[in-house]
This record gives sequence, C-alpha cells and structure tokens, in this order.
Amino acid sequence: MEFSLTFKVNEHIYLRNPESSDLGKKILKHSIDLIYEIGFEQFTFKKLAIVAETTEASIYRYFENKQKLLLYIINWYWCYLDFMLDYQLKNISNKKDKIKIILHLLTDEMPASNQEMEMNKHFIHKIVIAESSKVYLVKDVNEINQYEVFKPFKELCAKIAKEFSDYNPAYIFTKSLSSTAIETAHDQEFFVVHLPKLTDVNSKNKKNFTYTFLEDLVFKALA
Amino acid sequence: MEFSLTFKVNEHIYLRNPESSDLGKKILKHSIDLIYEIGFEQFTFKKLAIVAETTEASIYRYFENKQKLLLYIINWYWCYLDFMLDYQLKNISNKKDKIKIILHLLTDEMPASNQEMEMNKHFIHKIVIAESSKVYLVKDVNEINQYEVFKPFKELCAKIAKEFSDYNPAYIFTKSLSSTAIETAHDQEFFVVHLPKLTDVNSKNKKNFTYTFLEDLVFKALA
DNA sequence: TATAAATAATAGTATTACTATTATAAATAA
DNA sequence: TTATTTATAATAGTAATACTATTATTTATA
Repeated sequence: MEFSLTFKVNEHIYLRNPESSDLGKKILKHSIDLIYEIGFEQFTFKKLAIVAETTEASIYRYFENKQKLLLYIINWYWCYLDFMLDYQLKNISNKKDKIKIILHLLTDEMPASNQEMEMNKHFIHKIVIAESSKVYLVKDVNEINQYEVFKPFKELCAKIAKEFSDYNPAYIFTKSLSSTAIETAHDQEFFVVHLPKLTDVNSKNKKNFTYTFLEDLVFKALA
Repeated sequence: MEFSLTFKVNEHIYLRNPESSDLGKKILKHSIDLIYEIGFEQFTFKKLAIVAETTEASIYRYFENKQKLLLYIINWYWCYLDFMLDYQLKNISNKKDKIKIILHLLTDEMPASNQEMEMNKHFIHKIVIAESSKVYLVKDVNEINQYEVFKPFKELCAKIAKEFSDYNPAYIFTKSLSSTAIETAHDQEFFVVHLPKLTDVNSKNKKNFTYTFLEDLVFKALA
C-alpha cells in the first residue's frame, strides 16, 4: 500500500502553501535538513536558499520569516502525532494499553507510516525535541495564538487528556498532565543526550529511559 | 539587617565581571528590564546600550554576546534558588514539609531576601519562565557544557533530588523528577497565562494552580 | 608631573532579515 | 498562432544586527 499524508496546516502560518509547488516542497525538505544540521539560531533563509538551489526572495514568498517556517514544521508534527494516535489506538480497548501506546508515541522515534515520505522523520523528531518550545516562548505568543496556530497542539493535548480521563475519571489535572507529558518527553530526551546529570540514565536503563520514567510518572499520577 | 547577595558566576560566561564596576551593574540591571519588556529575540546590545546610556562596544567588553548575558542572568537565578533552598529548609525536619517548601520555591514569585537588591526579582522570575530553556536548547550545548556553565542548574537539581531520595529511598527517578519539576513549574506557569487550554486552570483554582498540580504529581510519584 | 595601564567611545564591516522592482515562464484569450 | 494576462522567481537593493579594530579618555602608578 502506498499513500501520501498531507495535513491542512493553518493558512496564517504561510504566505503561499509550500505543498502546492515543487519549489515549496524543496524548501520544506531542505529546511528540515538544515535546521537539524545547524540548529534554529544559525539557520537563515540565505543558507536555505543555497542548499535548496533557489533565492532568498523566493523563500520569502512562501514564509514571512524563519519563525513561521519552524511553526509550520512543528504544526506538521503535531498533526502527524494526532493522526498516528488515532491510527494506533484503533481497536485497542484496554485503557492502560492505550496510555502506554500514547507514551510510546511521545518518546519513541517517529513510527514509519509509509515509504514515500518527503520529510525525514528522524530529523523532524530531533527538531521537535530541541526547537519546538521556541515557537511559543516568544513575546508575541498572544497575537499569534489568536490565529489559532497552536490549535493542533491543543487538540493533541486534549485528546491525550481524554484518555487520561477515561482511565481515571476522578483525576482533575488531565490537561496539565498531558502537556507535562509532552514537554517532559522532549526535555528528558534532550537531557539524556546532552545533560545526563539532570536525569537518572545509566548504562543499564539507557534503552527507553524516557519512556520508563514517563510511564511510572503518569500511571502514578492517574492511580 | 541589611546584606547584599552576590554569587560567584562561572568566569567562562563573561569577559569582564559585570559585578566589578558601576557600568557592569548598570548593564545587568537594564538588561533584565529590557529582556522582560521586549523578549530575548527582540533584545539587542544596541537597544541595551541606549537604555543603559552607554555604547554597544562597552557592553561587548563584558559579554561576548547576548546569549552569554542571558546565561549569566539564568545562572544567577539558579544560584539564588540554591541559596534560598538552604535558607528556607534550615531547621525543618519533616521530609514532606521540606518538599512542599521546595515546590513553593519553584512555583512562587521569588521571595524577597533583603531590600537593597539591584535586580528586579519579579522580572527575573518572568525571564526564567519564558527564556531559561533557550540557554541550553542550542546547537553548541555540548561545547558550552564543557566549561561547566550549567553546574548551578545541575547542583540545584541534585539538591532537590536528594530531598526526594530522603523522602522515599526506593524511588529510582529522583533526578529526572527533579528536572521535570523545575521545567514543569516554568511550562505550566507560562501556559496558565498564555495558553490556558493546555492546563486545567479555571476561575476557582487559579490561585496557586501550578503549585497544586505539582504537589499532586510529585507526591504521587514519590509515594 | 609623567608615564603606563585600564577602560570606553568612535567608526567602522560582515551578516542577517526583509522588500521593491524587474524579468521570466505559464496560462488563457483573441 | 500570437497577444495579453497572470503567476512566479531573480535581481538588487535597504535597514538593522552582531561584532571588531582603532582611537580617545580616564585612572592609577612611578
């Protein structure tokens, strides 16, 4: 089976839909590679233009600035996670199993859904870990929030919260636990690699450390 | 009683100690005001020079770049929290009370320690919430980590982990729970103000929401 | 008081972020 | 088919940012 996954990303994020042209797709592909390679602070449209073999001005026809381009990539990831969540939770009835699947989705490398994927999912996962909080930790968060650019994040958060609520209807912090689980998944994965002293990883528990910690934390909170 | 609190900040963070001159202190004071006001992305040495009534070049004699200046402020906060933790935990024997005090320290406005404080603590607290993760979510995190610039953060994390361990010696994720508590305190406080749908705040639980959530989460994890 | 050292300001440059204008290609109508 | 419109991309800029070499000034010491 071969199919292509495209998500309707909020129109306020781009000037021209990058999915609508070959150049747009090329810009997306190379922006993911380049942000992964040099980090968001060092990433510029000039450098992107060189690797994507186009010009700065052409990129500006698609995205207002590099923050919006990052927001597009992160939004794509949130939509993708939301889709995968529905997909993987299908036909699972055990409530505990459902939550375990969710926590695996948050901590594991992004699962492959099909061969023909333009985006490098390993790179996107690393970008999300290191850069995703930069899309909302900005001074104009309230302004951009008005255009519902964080809707996919909120919907993902609400969907996970719903499963928490199903598991334990008496628990009153389902949404905060959900957003905390998402953020903690990223934080701990970053710390494990770069600042391990902020975690309890060691040679023995290295494999799936973040998942193990999160599973313990979430099920105790929901107990 | 009047005393002044100064912390020995890692020498690799600055070129010239800003605490050693009037101009240095002026730069620090105004940088806190300005980052609070316009956010770190919009903050430049040029703008700082204008409000601090000096020149760009003079600021560059103290700090290599604005990232290092932010790192200085965040380090100051970590040292301050570490100090306040010792101070407030003194003579408390009940292990549960100790942890409650820690969680209050992480979530509340910074407690006043003396009148004559150059730094605006309310501003620093807001800066920490919105900007602190930007000091380590950078491509050169491994290089700067070699100079031990994150030592105060690691020490604070270890100190809190120690209290968790005292409370429940069987718990194996004390350091990850500690770093998670610190980051969650910041995340949730930001979400409550800017993206409340990612939390469970409402008109009734608004007061101390983050503390209440964190207390529930941490004590269940340690139970 | 003369000299040396420390510190700050001037005046720059390279890069970044962004835009107005022009050129080219594609689509459609006469 | 050719003319005209429309869409798209490239050229050539500007303003702001990040940073530095050099000069001027102040402060400390001989």
